[in-house]
Amino acid sequence: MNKDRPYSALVQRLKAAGLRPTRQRLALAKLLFEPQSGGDRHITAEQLHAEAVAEAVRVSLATVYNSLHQFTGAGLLREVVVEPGRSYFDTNVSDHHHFYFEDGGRLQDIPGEQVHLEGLPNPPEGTRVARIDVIVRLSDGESEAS
Amino acid sequence: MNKDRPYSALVQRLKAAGLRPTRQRLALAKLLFEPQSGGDRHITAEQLHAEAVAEAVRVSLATVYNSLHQFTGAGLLREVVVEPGRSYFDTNVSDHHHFYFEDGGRLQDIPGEQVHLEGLPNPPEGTRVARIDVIVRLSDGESEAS
DNA sequence: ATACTTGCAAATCGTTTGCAATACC
DNA sequence: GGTATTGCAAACGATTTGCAAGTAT
Repeated sequence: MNKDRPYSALVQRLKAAGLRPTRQRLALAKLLFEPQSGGDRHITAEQLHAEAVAEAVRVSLATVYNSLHQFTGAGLLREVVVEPGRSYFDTNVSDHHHFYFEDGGRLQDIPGEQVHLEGLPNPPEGTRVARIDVIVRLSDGESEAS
Repeated sequence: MNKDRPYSALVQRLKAAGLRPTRQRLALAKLLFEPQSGGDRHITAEQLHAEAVAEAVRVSLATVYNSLHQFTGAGLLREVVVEPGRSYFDTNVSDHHHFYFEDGGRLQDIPGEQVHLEGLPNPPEGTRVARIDVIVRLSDGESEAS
């Protein structure tokens, strides 16, 4: 139907990633990378699917999973594992860390530059550091005054 | 039958945790806390079940799951999430971090004392830090000479 | 035209649960 | 004896897959 919206930037992004800009990938990319709410997103496949459906985008859950993995493989997303049995996808692919609100299961970015890790042993022979994840798990309750 | 093996230490440990020292819990505790290989363990439910079966211990997988969670609730184990859809249980419950070998899915402890984290923002209002997980993900390949 | 994508429904994986039989104190 | 625990098999939720139908280049 109407494919005249200014999807050009997203089209380029997908093409650059080696992915055909199909209707569903474009719609998902729009939800992910150009959210009305601005900023970065931490979302599960089910959540993204629900959003798509809510916006009358016809996409199957299977395609949402496929797309999320393709985007991740292309470096457009970063998968974050904090809970057994549930994967989050983060639109922020830069070096950074996370707060994880255990009650509610929400994630919040911690900019990578401001955090410094010291004293880590060198990676064992024959391996290299692919990535370092720091997850600060938060629970309800006041932090005690020291 | 023969319940005369020196399980006393384990029996005490279970009792102290408020858990009845049943045959299956004792056998699992022995595999977890007194491994022939010494040292701490990072194991999945399936792996532990396989070990038990291999040692002719009759335990159902469901009981292994139950026991692992009970042990975790009692502070005898620590659950580590590094991969979607798979939980590891760590017999080291002290403050420490992990190397994760992406190929092979093995975990290795990094003592907590030697690692220092600086620059973390304060936890948001009304929350407290329950725990901080640092996961150093390793992949095959030489670390580049700088 | 042709290879890549999609959707559906079935399959899979790890994990949990219901409930009768069983083991501990 | 009475309650906690176990085992089995069915139920589960998240994710994946097979394959025919649809779509991008």
